Amino acid sequence: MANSLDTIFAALADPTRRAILSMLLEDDMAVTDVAEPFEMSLAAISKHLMILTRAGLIAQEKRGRVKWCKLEPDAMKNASVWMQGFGQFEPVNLDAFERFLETELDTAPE
Amino acid sequence: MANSLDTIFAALADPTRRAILSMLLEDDMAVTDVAEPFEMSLAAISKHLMILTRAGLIAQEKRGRVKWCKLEPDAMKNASVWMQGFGQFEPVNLDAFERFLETELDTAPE
DNA sequence: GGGATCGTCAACCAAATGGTTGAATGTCTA
DNA sequence: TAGACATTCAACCATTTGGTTGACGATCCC
Repeated sequence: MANSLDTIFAALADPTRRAILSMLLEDDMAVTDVAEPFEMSLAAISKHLMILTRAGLIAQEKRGRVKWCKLEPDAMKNASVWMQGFGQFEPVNLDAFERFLETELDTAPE
Repeated sequence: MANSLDTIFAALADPTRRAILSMLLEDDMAVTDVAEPFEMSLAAISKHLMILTRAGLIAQEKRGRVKWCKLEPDAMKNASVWMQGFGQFEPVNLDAFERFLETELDTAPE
């Protein structure tokens, strides 16, 4: 199944893929543009995007020769709900989120 | 770092480990008792528990010859907060989850 | 002390993961 | 039509992962 916890958590376990998701939070992007900040091949990024797609975390739509990547945030809901079962983590603590987003982006390639 | 998103999400990506966490939601357990319902060796479960421990999701304490495993739900907070940044998941609005919370979780962890 | 129990360690294995490179496919544009 | 561009495919490689088995160090109890 596309949105199984297995595939979602596995997809989220990689820092490159989490960085990609954060980038897509800003705007939809073409594959080449997603790959630009990373120091790895386009093929590697293409694979990461496939994993994110199979997990349902993003959707890809081809327009002409450009394939656009777009966040599918709802796919995280299953995983989020599962985790909520272990404690009531405050929903949307923006300060904390921004701190983590920054540390995540710091570890992403410069 | 113990609570890095890498190690937490990777730990959560395995169904055996998620099942272990759910079991520990009920009560603290000895390693042998954790292993009992699974059709794999004790050594395999021991490895899973080590991965959960390194992720900070559980704590293990040895008393005599018995090693007790105990849930550390706070470790999930980082991951939960990170995910919240991608959408306002409101699990308390989900009826099924509310029922789950009422029956399984009387108190919210700090 | 000696045997049962609890749990880990060490060595091993198959499969999955994350990366590479080079060729291939499809599409836009001069 | 010929390139140039966007993306994936295929083959390959090293490392990690998830499992096994058997030996081992503690610990409890008779």
